[in-house]
Amino acid sequence: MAEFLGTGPSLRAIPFGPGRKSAIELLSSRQRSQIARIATSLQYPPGKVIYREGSNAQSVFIIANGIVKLFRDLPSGKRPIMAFLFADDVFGLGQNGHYVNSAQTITPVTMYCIRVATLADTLRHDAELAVQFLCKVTHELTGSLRHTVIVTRRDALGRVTMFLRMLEQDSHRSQDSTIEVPVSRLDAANYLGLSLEAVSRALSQLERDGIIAFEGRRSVRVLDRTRFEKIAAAL
Amino acid sequence: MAEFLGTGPSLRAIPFGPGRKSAIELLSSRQRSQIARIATSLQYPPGKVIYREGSNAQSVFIIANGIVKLFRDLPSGKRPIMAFLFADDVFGLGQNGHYVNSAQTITPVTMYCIRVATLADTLRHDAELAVQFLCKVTHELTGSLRHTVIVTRRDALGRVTMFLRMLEQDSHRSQDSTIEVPVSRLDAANYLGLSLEAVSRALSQLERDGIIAFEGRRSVRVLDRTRFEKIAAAL
DNA sequence: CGTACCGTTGAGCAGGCTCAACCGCTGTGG
DNA sequence: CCACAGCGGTTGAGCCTGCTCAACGGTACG
Repeated sequence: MAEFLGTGPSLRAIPFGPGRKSAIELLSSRQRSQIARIATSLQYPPGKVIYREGSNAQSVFIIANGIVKLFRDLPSGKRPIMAFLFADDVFGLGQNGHYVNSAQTITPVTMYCIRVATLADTLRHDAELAVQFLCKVTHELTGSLRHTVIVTRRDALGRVTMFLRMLEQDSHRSQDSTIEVPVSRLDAANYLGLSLEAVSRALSQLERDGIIAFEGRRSVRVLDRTRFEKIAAAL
Repeated sequence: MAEFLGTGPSLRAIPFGPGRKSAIELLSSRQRSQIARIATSLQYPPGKVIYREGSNAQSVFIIANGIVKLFRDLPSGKRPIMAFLFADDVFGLGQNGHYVNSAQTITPVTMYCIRVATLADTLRHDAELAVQFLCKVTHELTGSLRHTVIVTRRDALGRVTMFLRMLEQDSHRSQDSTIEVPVSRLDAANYLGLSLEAVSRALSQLERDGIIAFEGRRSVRVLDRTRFEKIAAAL
């Protein structure tokens, strides 16, 4: 049924129990191959809509590679982004048989696709696996709460800084002080609840103040960690 | 171990599958008594802190009755509210052995308290139950996303209107057009990312415009449903 | 009856949005 | 090879709305 992609689908999260400060792989190799058995793999080009808010929720997706955004289309034409999703993230768990928001690729994406009915069936027979999914969804819930904290701030500078910090923390490989910004200014703005211009201005200001330095449009280096953290914490 | 409270702990949510537009009870009576067996019941007065962000996550809670708020304490002294929780809601699922935000009662609250280790153990042996918790947490995730949509709006009027609409939808008993507002203006403001004054002004304006009418400070009647929905949808 | 808390209302300020022009890179076609 | 169009990003000018500070009103409780 499924072609293999690397080592099969995986889920990353911070478990409930103590000891782990960063996300780890949740699934055993047995569980991964079990999911691989009920999944198909998909390849999407950038910018492609995966599903639309309100449509029939037939499948759940696990990202193997690439970036996906979840968003809503509002009557005004605004398009707030609810979350960015990366490798080992799950999305598509709807309610009432319908997706609660739309999903679109940002980069090329390879992912696993599982029929909800099939997944539900599998989970109902494998408590261990169900708990792992529970853990993963809980993790995404805390991510959503963090997002809420960010957009609760009123100042653009603070929101953008927290956003950079979030990207840094989420980037699996903790590098020196270089933060990759894998999304456009517009996407960032829609995620932060700011105008595109406000994001641009905030980044410029951080640069002017010597707190960050650009290394290309999509990569940032933190020069003054102290002030950086101060702004991020300031609200 | 547990004194009985009514029919025992319960969870409400909208299931994954099609057909249900509103939340329903997820647990069978067998599951409810099973949870009751591993839970203790607690009574809290209003305004009492249940746990603090960052402290050891020993227990998970299920509300039987009353209202709880989840919040963060920020360095600035701001105190954004992440969620209001009502009967049949779960909270306290942390990460890494620590709670991710603080919890405090608003009204008198009766709730069930379950050791996380015990709950995890139970779920690992009962796939059916684990799936129900998965469903519940997913439901809370979509609630968090809805919250994000609300605070993404910039206008106070719109945020407050969406807030009222949310309270109306969540209120289990769908009454005429009367919406109970069970929280203070300050709590509402902290939830909406507005100042207390902005909330008050927005409510006043809705009243002045003949869209709503107050029936006491904590109860509102929608007079002009059309305009009400228009404002709520407008962003 | 006084006090305290919650809520409302007012005046002035600041920061983010809108509209709009401009820049730099990329890809395309003559 | 160069001209041009298109897109993402930056910068500027002016407006608007929500925040801050502050005073006042109403209701509950000792």
